[in-house]
Amino acid sequence: MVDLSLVKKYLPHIGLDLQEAFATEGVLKDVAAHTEILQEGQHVTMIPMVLEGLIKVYTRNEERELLLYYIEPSESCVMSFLAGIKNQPSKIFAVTEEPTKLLLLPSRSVEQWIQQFPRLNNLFYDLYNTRYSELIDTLNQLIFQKLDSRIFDYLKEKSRVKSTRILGLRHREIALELGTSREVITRVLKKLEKEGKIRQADNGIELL
Amino acid sequence: MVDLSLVKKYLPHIGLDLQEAFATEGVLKDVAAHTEILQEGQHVTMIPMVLEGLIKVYTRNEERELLLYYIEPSESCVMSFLAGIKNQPSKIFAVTEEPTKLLLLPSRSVEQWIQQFPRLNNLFYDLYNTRYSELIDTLNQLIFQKLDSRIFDYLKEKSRVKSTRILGLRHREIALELGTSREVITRVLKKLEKEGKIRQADNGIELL
DNA sequence: CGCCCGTGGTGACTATGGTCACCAGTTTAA
DNA sequence: TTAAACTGGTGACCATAGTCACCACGGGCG
Repeated sequence: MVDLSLVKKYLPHIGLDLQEAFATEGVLKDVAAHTEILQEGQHVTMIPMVLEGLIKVYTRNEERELLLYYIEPSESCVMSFLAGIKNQPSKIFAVTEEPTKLLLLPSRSVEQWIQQFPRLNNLFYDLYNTRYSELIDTLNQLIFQKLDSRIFDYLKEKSRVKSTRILGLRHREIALELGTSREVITRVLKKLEKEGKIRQADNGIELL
Repeated sequence: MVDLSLVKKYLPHIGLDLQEAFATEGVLKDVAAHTEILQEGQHVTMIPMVLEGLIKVYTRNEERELLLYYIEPSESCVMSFLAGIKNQPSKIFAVTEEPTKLLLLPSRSVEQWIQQFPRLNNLFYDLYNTRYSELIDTLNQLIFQKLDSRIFDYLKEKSRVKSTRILGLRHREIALELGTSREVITRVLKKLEKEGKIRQADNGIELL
């Protein structure tokens, strides 16, 4: 049970009927930064919607990771949705990257609302569309682009979701999220700096 | 307008109400092998369902391609679906790989049926789920696996959708679908042959 | 018949990026 | 305050795969 005005504040675009449904059945949860919220193969009974903050979604293979996309405020996690509805294990990992406020919705209820509120159905299809496109973009980058441009695009996207041109990132972190190694990142960032695309200072990496 | 018994034959699992709707509004179309049915950025008004045959879906960048997945009988093309519903340009290409029998459904009607028949909605979510997983698998392979295993997995998948252990493929074709070059394929197939995983003969490549 | 073309095969070279080893500066914690 | 841990920087080396050049074989066709 959540305060209706809160749902209205964070999700103004979904319509009153859905807002009321979410308020009645949803549960609020504040999650600290860097907390795992979805592990591979996990059983999912609540589908999260992000109200505030940022969630990072990635895949993993042994010690290597690969960033897939971010879940931003007013978005939900389609993989949780699938895992919830179909009762299938998730193939991906999700971690809060900032302190995050979640609205947890019982997957049973969501299943019902989907039938009941065409608008919600549409929201999910939209979200799928977005994720699908992002995955294809990532795929294209992986096979068609060199590391330089992959890293630069990564920095631009990071800058967008964080709303800042100065990114306080460790070379190690970047390496992990792109599935490569630290030395390589150091080298490529040096190169991007020489090309005048970024500047590295003590406070972080600045996009130019 | 399509014969109801035909729809029942090819799509026995979707229920009578949907079968009737499909028969009333759908159009049958036979497409020869190797015909483009979806080009990047195209406007889509009819959503195809595959009744017989096979459709290959891939992405392209300059002269390079990359196979994404196959659409098999009784499946639809989610990207067409999105392009149709959202009126957005497609990011991908689709080509018949075998002579293919399609049932074309007006995207307007599908939009309506989705609200009306929960079962259809479910079918599309299932399909999304499948494609989504396939894309993530492809991504994992691209970043975490060596070419050897990518090619071997490609051959296994090809063998599955074609229901044969002997694949009449040119090295050139494989190279194109995996976004690499012919010489590399020749080399790797030699290696796989030495490892006893495949056999290359005049009639094609045999999986062992 | 001889030519062309598509196919596979191969060696040599290159580029990209991953790995290893090590260093120096800075921050953190005992 | 001193040691440990973490950070970026770098040179050397290696592995993978992409590129280039060329060759041989086997149709198919003029």
